Amino acid sequence: MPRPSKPLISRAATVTASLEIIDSEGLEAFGLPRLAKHLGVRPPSLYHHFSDRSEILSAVAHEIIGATPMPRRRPGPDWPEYFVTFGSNLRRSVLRHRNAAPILLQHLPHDTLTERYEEAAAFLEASGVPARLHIRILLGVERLALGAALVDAVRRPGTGSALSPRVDPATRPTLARALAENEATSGQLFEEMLRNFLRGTTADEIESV
Amino acid sequence: MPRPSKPLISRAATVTASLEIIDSEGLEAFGLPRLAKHLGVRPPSLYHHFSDRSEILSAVAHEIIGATPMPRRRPGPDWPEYFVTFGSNLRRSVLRHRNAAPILLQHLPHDTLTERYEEAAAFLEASGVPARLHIRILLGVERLALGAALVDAVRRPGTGSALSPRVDPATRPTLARALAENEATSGQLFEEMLRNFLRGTTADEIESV
DNA sequence: ATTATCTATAGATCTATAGATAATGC
DNA sequence: ATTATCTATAGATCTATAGATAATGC
Repeated sequence: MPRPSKPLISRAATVTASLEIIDSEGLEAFGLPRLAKHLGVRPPSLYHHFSDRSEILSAVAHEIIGATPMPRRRPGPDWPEYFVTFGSNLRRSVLRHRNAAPILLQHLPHDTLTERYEEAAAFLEASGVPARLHIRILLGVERLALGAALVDAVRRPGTGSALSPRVDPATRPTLARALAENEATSGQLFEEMLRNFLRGTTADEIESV
Repeated sequence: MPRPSKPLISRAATVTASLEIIDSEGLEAFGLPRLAKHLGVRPPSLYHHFSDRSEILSAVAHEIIGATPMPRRRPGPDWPEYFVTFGSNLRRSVLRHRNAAPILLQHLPHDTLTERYEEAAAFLEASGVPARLHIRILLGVERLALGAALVDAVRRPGTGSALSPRVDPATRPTLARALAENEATSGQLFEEMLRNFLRGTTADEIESV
């Protein structure tokens, strides 16, 4: 059937199918033949919608980051909570597709992130946070969120606990003790880390202003 | 020449050669045939030293992280500087081989990291930092360092400046202003971010103790 | 005329194994 | 006997292009 009445392929369906493969079978399983099969078409047909393989991967990365909701919150003195929410949302978006983490690194969608940072910067301004802190806050939250997400993504299992791959108390006694001391899940730790970072970043100003 | 007098291949030489290829030609260029050529041998000979391709990549990841020096510093009240150094060293190790970032994600050498965390945890204990903060500090520094390194690794060029891929002042006015406000290099920002994180993490304790 | 699929296929490439061979070291 | 290379090769696999074909929409 050379041209179907209704198109069989769309960009959105291709991205969804790619993520389904990567989520359930791993990044190694991804390839054009595999993807085409999942869509019920032949591999060359994909080239009608994407110029090459890497364009598909970029669209996938774009989709993962683009699914991050922005916080709905009014500017004001409790502005740090906006960033706790933002960071957590970003982290969660990445972790939702943990097998895709390396793709995200190679095709980090700067435009999508930049769009969000513009909104966040405007929020900071409206909250009266000093301009010299803006970049520090934006980049700090980004790095904590992506760092936490990528590291968590890679420590495979869905254990809520913080450092997953069993630490041997015989050879790492101090670290094992530190882990035993901790009761928070890695999500809770992450929020706390964000709050602490924000508190430390504004510590000088708050006293001096 | 079926067996040479002196072995042509060693694990260390293989890892070095791999990094040379990845650093200068990119991750895509890496492969067993390419690697073998660089070492002056035939591809199958590599299987005498590694069980498969993925074992080579693990060794590469191990080498990158393993090259991170631990701070030489005595425990004491200025213990946060130990972690500023540690974080910076870790970040620098990763950035030294930025093209290898995706490998690092897929083959993160937990053992090598764990070894270092054990030492750092002992340092915290010796400095009298409360045990419940240990995991928060270790994981926070790890995530900031890896997050910063991976994100920087991916924002290609060696510009010292913070957010590289040109932000358009027309469409992102607030963000552009925030960037203009900033004079620090991403290395400097990173150290500051670490200090602020550590300050925020200990803020409660310092008053209460 | 354009669009969205298909078939066929070039061509590259890669991972891994089997089995031969000669140097080494006990 | 063991070690470290080689040659030869199976076999899979993948990306991308060329050209045919039929449905669509102007």
